[in-house]
Amino acid sequence: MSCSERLRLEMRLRGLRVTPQRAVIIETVSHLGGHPTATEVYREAARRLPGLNPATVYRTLEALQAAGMVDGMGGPGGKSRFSVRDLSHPHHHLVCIDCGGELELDPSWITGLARQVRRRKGFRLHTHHLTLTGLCRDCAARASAEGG
Amino acid sequence: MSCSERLRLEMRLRGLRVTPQRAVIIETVSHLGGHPTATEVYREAARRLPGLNPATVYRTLEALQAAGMVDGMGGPGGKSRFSVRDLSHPHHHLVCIDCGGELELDPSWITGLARQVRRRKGFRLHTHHLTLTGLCRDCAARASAEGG
DNA sequence: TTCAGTGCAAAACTTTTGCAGTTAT
DNA sequence: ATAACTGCAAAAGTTTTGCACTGAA
Repeated sequence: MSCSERLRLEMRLRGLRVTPQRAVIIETVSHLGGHPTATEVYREAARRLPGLNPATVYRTLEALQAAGMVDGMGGPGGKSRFSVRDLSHPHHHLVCIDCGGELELDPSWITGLARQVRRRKGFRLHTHHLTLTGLCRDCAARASAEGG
Repeated sequence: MSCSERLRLEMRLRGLRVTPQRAVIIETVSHLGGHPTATEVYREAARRLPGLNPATVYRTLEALQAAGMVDGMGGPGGKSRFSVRDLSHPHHHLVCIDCGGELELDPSWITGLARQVRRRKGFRLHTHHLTLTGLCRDCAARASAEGG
Protein backbone atom coordinates (compact mmCIF):
# COMPACT_ATOMS: atom_id res chain seq x y z
CA MET A 1 0.00 0.00 0.00
CA SER A 2 1.32 3.43 -0.89
CA CYS A 3 2.02 6.04 1.69
CA SER A 4 -0.88 8.23 0.64
CA GLU A 5 -3.26 5.27 0.62
CA ARG A 6 -2.24 4.42 4.14
CA LEU A 7 -2.89 7.98 5.26
CA ARG A 8 -6.33 7.97 3.66
CA LEU A 9 -7.19 4.65 5.25
CA GLU A 10 -6.05 5.91 8.60
CA MET A 11 -8.33 8.91 8.23
CA ARG A 12 -11.36 6.73 7.59
CA LEU A 13 -10.46 4.49 10.50
CA ARG A 14 -10.49 7.54 12.71
CA GLY A 15 -13.88 8.65 11.48
CA LEU A 16 -12.77 11.50 9.24
CA ARG A 17 -14.20 11.99 5.78
CA VAL A 18 -11.60 11.82 3.09
CA THR A 19 -11.80 14.66 0.60
CA PRO A 20 -9.28 15.68 -2.05
CA GLN A 21 -8.41 18.69 0.09
CA ARG A 22 -7.76 16.62 3.17
CA ALA A 23 -5.73 14.05 1.29
CA VAL A 24 -3.48 16.76 -0.11
CA ILE A 25 -3.15 18.45 3.26
CA ILE A 26 -2.11 15.37 5.21
CA GLU A 27 0.23 14.30 2.44
CA THR A 28 1.73 17.77 2.42
CA VAL A 29 2.35 17.74 6.15
CA SER A 30 3.90 14.32 5.76
CA HIS A 31 5.98 15.32 2.78
CA LEU A 32 7.24 18.61 4.15
CA GLY A 33 8.54 16.84 7.22
CA GLY A 34 9.84 18.71 10.21
CA HIS A 35 7.33 21.02 11.81
CA PRO A 36 5.76 23.27 9.20
CA THR A 37 3.41 26.06 10.21
CA ALA A 38 -0.19 26.09 9.07
CA THR A 39 0.74 28.73 6.53
CA GLU A 40 3.58 26.69 5.12
CA VAL A 41 1.25 23.73 4.77
CA TYR A 42 -1.29 25.93 3.04
CA ARG A 43 1.20 27.33 0.54
CA GLU A 44 2.59 23.96 -0.43
CA ALA A 45 -0.80 22.23 -0.51
CA ALA A 46 -2.29 25.02 -2.63
CA ARG A 47 0.37 24.37 -5.25
CA ARG A 48 -0.85 20.83 -5.59
CA LEU A 49 -4.52 21.79 -5.37
CA PRO A 50 -5.04 25.26 -6.76
CA GLY A 51 -8.05 27.00 -5.29
CA LEU A 52 -7.54 25.41 -1.91
CA ASN A 53 -8.71 27.80 0.75
CA PRO A 54 -6.65 28.72 3.84
CA ALA A 55 -9.70 28.24 6.04
CA THR A 56 -9.91 24.64 4.88
CA VAL A 57 -6.31 24.07 5.86
CA TYR A 58 -6.82 25.49 9.33
CA ARG A 59 -9.98 23.48 9.86
CA THR A 60 -8.42 20.31 8.51
CA LEU A 61 -5.30 20.64 10.61
CA GLU A 62 -7.52 21.08 13.64
CA ALA A 63 -9.56 18.01 12.73
CA LEU A 64 -6.46 15.91 12.08
CA GLN A 65 -5.02 16.98 15.39
CA ALA A 66 -8.22 16.14 17.25
CA ALA A 67 -8.19 12.73 15.58
CA GLY A 68 -4.60 12.19 16.68
CA MET A 69 -3.13 12.01 13.20
CA VAL A 70 -0.94 15.07 13.53
CA ASP A 71 0.78 16.65 16.47
CA GLY A 72 0.41 20.35 17.09
CA MET A 73 3.58 21.89 18.44
CA GLY A 74 4.15 25.07 20.32
CA GLY A 75 2.24 24.70 23.54
CA PRO A 76 -1.23 24.49 25.05
CA GLY A 77 -3.08 26.37 22.34
CA GLY A 78 -1.47 23.85 20.06
CA LYS A 79 -1.30 26.36 17.27
CA SER A 80 1.41 27.20 14.84
CA ARG A 81 3.32 24.06 13.94
CA PHE A 82 2.36 20.57 12.94
CA SER A 83 3.83 17.24 12.04
CA VAL A 84 2.37 13.86 11.15
CA ARG A 85 2.27 11.36 13.92
CA ASP A 86 3.97 8.44 12.28
CA LEU A 87 3.05 5.50 14.46
CA SER A 88 4.84 2.99 12.32
CA HIS A 89 8.24 4.66 12.50
CA PRO A 90 8.70 6.41 15.79
CA HIS A 91 11.55 8.86 15.79
CA HIS A 92 12.74 11.95 17.57
CA HIS A 93 14.18 15.18 16.30
CA LEU A 94 17.15 17.25 17.30
CA VAL A 95 16.43 20.75 16.10
CA CYS A 96 19.17 23.34 15.97
CA ILE A 97 17.80 26.66 17.17
CA ASP A 98 20.45 28.49 15.21
CA CYS A 99 20.19 27.14 11.68
CA GLY A 100 16.94 25.22 12.02
CA GLY A 101 18.56 22.00 10.85
CA GLU A 102 17.12 18.70 12.03
CA LEU A 103 18.76 15.44 12.95
CA GLU A 104 16.93 12.24 13.62
CA LEU A 105 17.41 10.41 16.89
CA ASP A 106 16.80 6.73 17.42
CA PRO A 107 13.89 6.17 19.81
CA SER A 108 15.94 3.76 21.87
CA TRP A 109 17.98 6.65 23.16
CA ILE A 110 14.93 8.05 24.84
CA THR A 111 13.33 4.94 26.30
CA GLY A 112 15.42 4.94 29.45
CA LEU A 113 14.58 8.54 30.21
CA ALA A 114 10.93 8.00 29.33
CA ARG A 115 10.66 5.06 31.68
CA GLN A 116 12.29 7.00 34.49
CA VAL A 117 10.06 10.03 33.96
CA ARG A 118 6.94 7.92 33.88
CA ARG A 119 7.84 6.03 37.04
CA ARG A 120 8.83 9.06 39.03
CA LYS A 121 6.49 11.71 37.69
CA GLY A 122 3.60 9.82 36.17
CA PHE A 123 4.28 11.79 33.01
CA ARG A 124 4.29 9.90 29.73
CA LEU A 125 6.79 11.34 27.32
CA HIS A 126 5.89 11.21 23.69
CA THR A 127 7.67 8.11 22.54
CA HIS A 128 6.71 8.41 18.90
CA HIS A 129 7.85 11.92 18.23
CA LEU A 130 9.74 14.18 20.55
CA THR A 131 11.58 17.33 19.61
CA LEU A 132 14.71 18.32 21.46
CA THR A 133 16.47 21.61 20.90
CA GLY A 134 20.07 22.66 21.03
CA LEU A 135 22.98 23.52 18.78
CA CYS A 136 24.19 21.36 15.94
CA ARG A 137 27.88 20.63 15.50
CA ASP A 138 28.45 23.42 12.99
CA CYS A 139 26.55 26.11 14.83
CA ALA A 140 28.16 25.14 18.14
CA ALA A 141 31.57 25.46 16.50
CA ARG A 142 30.67 28.82 14.98
CA ALA A 143 29.33 30.07 18.31
CA SER A 144 32.62 29.13 20.01
CA ALA A 145 34.68 30.73 17.26
CA GLU A 146 32.75 33.97 17.58
CA GLY A 147 33.61 33.97 21.23
CA GLY A 148 29.92 33.92 22.16
CA MET B 1 20.27 41.62 44.64
CA SER B 2 16.66 41.35 43.57
CA CYS B 3 15.58 39.33 40.62
CA SER B 4 14.70 42.38 38.54
CA GLU B 5 17.98 44.05 39.38
CA ARG B 6 19.85 40.99 38.23
CA LEU B 7 17.96 41.00 34.96
CA ARG B 8 18.74 44.66 34.37
CA LEU B 9 22.40 44.14 35.15
CA GLU B 10 22.50 41.19 32.81
CA MET B 11 21.06 43.37 30.05
CA ARG B 12 23.78 45.98 30.48
CA LEU B 13 26.46 43.33 30.54
CA ARG B 14 25.19 42.12 27.22
CA GLY B 15 25.27 45.57 25.70
CA LEU B 16 21.56 46.31 25.73
CA ARG B 17 20.19 49.61 26.92
CA VAL B 18 17.89 49.31 29.87
CA THR B 19 14.65 51.20 29.45
CA PRO B 20 11.49 50.99 31.55
CA GLN B 21 9.84 49.13 28.68
CA ARG B 22 12.58 46.55 28.44
CA ALA B 23 12.74 46.05 32.17
CA VAL B 24 9.01 45.37 32.31
CA ILE B 25 9.17 43.07 29.29
CA ILE B 26 11.97 40.85 30.56
CA GLU B 27 10.42 40.73 34.02
CA THR B 28 7.10 39.81 32.48
CA VAL B 29 8.60 36.95 30.50
CA SER B 30 10.33 35.81 33.65
CA HIS B 31 7.24 36.16 35.78
CA LEU B 32 4.81 34.52 33.37
CA GLY B 33 7.02 31.46 33.24
CA GLY B 34 6.42 28.67 30.79
CA HIS B 35 6.53 29.74 27.17
CA PRO B 36 4.31 32.74 26.60
CA THR B 37 3.71 34.07 23.11
CA ALA B 38 4.76 37.58 22.15
CA THR B 39 1.14 38.63 22.41
CA GLU B 40 0.77 37.22 25.90
CA VAL B 41 3.89 39.05 26.96
CA TYR B 42 2.54 42.24 25.45
CA ARG B 43 -0.80 41.99 27.20
CA GLU B 44 0.69 41.33 30.61
CA ALA B 45 3.47 43.90 30.23
CA ALA B 46 1.01 46.54 29.05
CA ARG B 47 -0.93 46.14 32.28
CA ARG B 48 2.17 47.08 34.21
CA LEU B 49 3.18 49.81 31.80
CA PRO B 50 0.10 51.32 30.17
CA GLY B 51 0.81 52.79 26.76
CA LEU B 52 3.39 50.16 25.95
CA ASN B 53 3.34 49.50 22.23
CA PRO B 54 3.17 46.01 20.70
CA ALA B 55 5.94 46.91 18.28
CA THR B 56 8.23 47.61 21.20
CA VAL B 57 7.51 44.19 22.63
CA TYR B 58 8.30 42.45 19.35
CA ARG B 59 11.48 44.42 18.86
CA THR B 60 12.57 43.91 22.46
CA LEU B 61 11.90 40.19 22.40
CA GLU B 62 13.99 39.99 19.24
CA ALA B 63 16.81 41.96 20.85
CA LEU B 64 16.71 39.87 24.02
CA GLN B 65 16.82 36.71 21.96
CA ALA B 66 19.76 37.95 19.91
CA ALA B 67 21.55 38.80 23.14
CA GLY B 68 20.89 35.31 24.47
CA MET B 69 18.73 36.37 27.38
CA VAL B 70 15.58 34.66 26.20
CA ASP B 71 15.00 31.55 24.16
CA GLY B 72 12.64 31.67 21.22
CA MET B 73 10.65 28.48 20.83
CA GLY B 74 8.85 27.07 17.89
CA GLY B 75 11.43 26.46 15.23
CA PRO B 76 13.88 28.10 12.87
CA GLY B 77 12.06 31.39 12.52
CA GLY B 78 12.20 31.39 16.28
CA LYS B 79 8.92 33.22 16.49
CA SER B 80 5.92 32.73 18.62
CA ARG B 81 7.02 31.63 22.07
CA PHE B 82 9.63 32.80 24.50
CA SER B 83 11.11 32.05 27.88
CA VAL B 84 13.89 33.53 29.96
CA ARG B 85 17.15 31.71 29.81
CA ASP B 86 17.85 31.26 33.48
CA LEU B 87 21.50 30.39 33.60
CA SER B 88 21.63 30.24 37.36
CA HIS B 89 18.92 27.64 37.73
CA PRO B 90 18.91 25.27 34.80
CA HIS B 91 15.75 23.24 34.55
CA HIS B 92 13.69 21.36 32.04
CA HIS B 93 9.98 21.27 31.40
CA LEU B 94 7.53 18.48 30.83
CA VAL B 95 4.62 20.03 28.99
CA CYS B 96 1.34 18.17 28.69
CA ILE B 97 -0.02 18.66 25.20
CA ASP B 98 -3.53 18.00 26.46
CA CYS B 99 -4.00 20.37 29.37
CA GLY B 100 -0.93 22.52 28.88
CA GLY B 101 0.28 21.85 32.42
CA GLU B 102 4.00 21.98 33.13
CA LEU B 103 6.18 19.94 35.41
CA GLU B 104 9.77 20.70 36.19
CA LEU B 105 12.46 18.14 35.58
CA ASP B 106 15.78 18.04 37.34
CA PRO B 107 18.64 18.69 34.90
CA SER B 108 20.51 15.66 36.14
CA TRP B 109 17.96 13.44 34.42
CA ILE B 110 19.04 14.80 31.09
CA THR B 111 22.81 14.90 31.45
CA GLY B 112 23.34 11.27 30.48
CA LEU B 113 21.32 11.65 27.34
CA ALA B 114 22.95 14.98 26.53
CA ARG B 115 26.42 13.50 26.84
CA GLN B 116 25.49 10.57 24.62
CA VAL B 117 23.94 12.81 21.98
CA ARG B 118 26.92 15.11 21.94
CA ARG B 119 29.42 12.29 21.64
CA ARG B 120 27.57 10.44 18.92
CA LYS B 121 25.96 13.25 16.95
CA GLY B 122 28.00 16.32 17.77
CA PHE B 123 24.75 17.94 18.76
CA ARG B 124 24.66 19.93 21.98
CA LEU B 125 21.32 19.63 23.69
CA HIS B 126 20.16 22.64 25.61
CA THR B 127 21.20 21.81 29.12
CA HIS B 128 19.72 24.91 30.68
CA HIS B 129 16.21 24.69 29.38
CA LEU B 130 14.71 21.88 27.39
CA THR B 131 11.03 21.27 26.81
CA LEU B 132 9.72 17.74 26.48
CA THR B 133 6.15 16.97 25.53
CA GLY B 134 3.80 14.19 26.45
CA LEU B 135 0.81 13.46 28.63
CA CYS B 136 0.61 14.24 32.32
CA ARG B 137 -0.70 11.64 34.76
CA ASP B 138 -4.24 12.98 34.78
CA CYS B 139 -4.58 13.43 31.04
CA ALA B 140 -3.05 10.02 30.39
CA ALA B 141 -5.58 8.47 32.77
CA ARG B 142 -8.43 10.34 31.14
CA ALA B 143 -7.26 9.30 27.67
CA SER B 144 -7.22 5.65 28.73
CA ALA B 145 -10.64 5.92 30.38
CA GLU B 146 -12.12 7.38 27.21
CA GLY B 147 -10.84 4.37 25.37
CA GLY B 148 -8.54 6.48 23.22
C1' DT C 1 25.62 64.73 22.65
C1' DT C 2 24.35 60.73 20.18
C1' DC C 3 22.43 56.84 18.64
C1' DA C 4 19.60 53.07 20.30
C1' DG C 5 15.06 52.66 21.53
C1' DT C 6 10.10 54.24 21.48
C1' DG C 7 5.33 55.36 19.97
C1' DC C 8 2.39 55.88 16.29
C1' DA C 9 0.11 54.60 12.24
C1' DA C 10 -0.23 51.96 8.24
C1' DA C 11 0.46 47.74 5.94
C1' DA C 12 1.16 42.91 5.58
C1' DC C 13 0.12 38.68 7.10
C1' DT C 14 -2.26 34.98 9.80
C1' DT C 15 -6.25 32.90 11.77
C1' DT C 16 -11.25 32.57 12.77
C1' DT C 17 -16.14 32.68 11.65
C1' DG C 18 -20.83 32.63 9.33
C1' DC C 19 -23.13 31.19 5.56
C1' DA C 20 -24.57 29.03 1.33
C1' DG C 21 -23.46 25.43 -1.68
C1' DT C 22 -21.23 20.80 -2.38
C1' DT C 23 -20.06 15.98 -1.60
C1' DA C 24 -18.37 11.68 0.84
C1' DT C 25 -20.57 8.19 3.11
C1' DA D 1 -30.45 11.54 2.30
C1' DT D 2 -27.79 14.05 5.27
C1' DA D 3 -24.37 15.55 8.00
C1' DA D 4 -19.78 16.86 7.20
C1' DC D 5 -16.91 19.53 4.45
C1' DT D 6 -15.70 23.39 1.29
C1' DG D 7 -15.09 28.08 -0.66
C1' DC D 8 -15.89 32.72 -0.09
C1' DA D 9 -15.80 36.97 2.15
C1' DA D 10 -15.49 39.62 6.11
C1' DA D 11 -13.61 40.29 10.59
C1' DA D 12 -10.40 39.74 14.15
C1' DG D 13 -5.95 39.20 15.61
C1' DT D 14 -0.80 39.18 15.04
C1' DT D 15 3.55 40.89 13.33
C1' DT D 16 6.41 44.10 10.61
C1' DT D 17 7.97 48.58 8.99
C1' DG D 18 9.07 53.66 8.29
C1' DC D 19 9.47 57.80 10.46
C1' DA D 20 9.93 61.43 13.79
C1' DC D 21 10.80 62.00 18.57
C1' DT D 22 12.81 60.72 23.14
C1' DG D 23 16.00 59.43 26.55
C1' DA D 24 19.89 56.15 28.41
C1' DA D 25 24.64 56.13 28.48
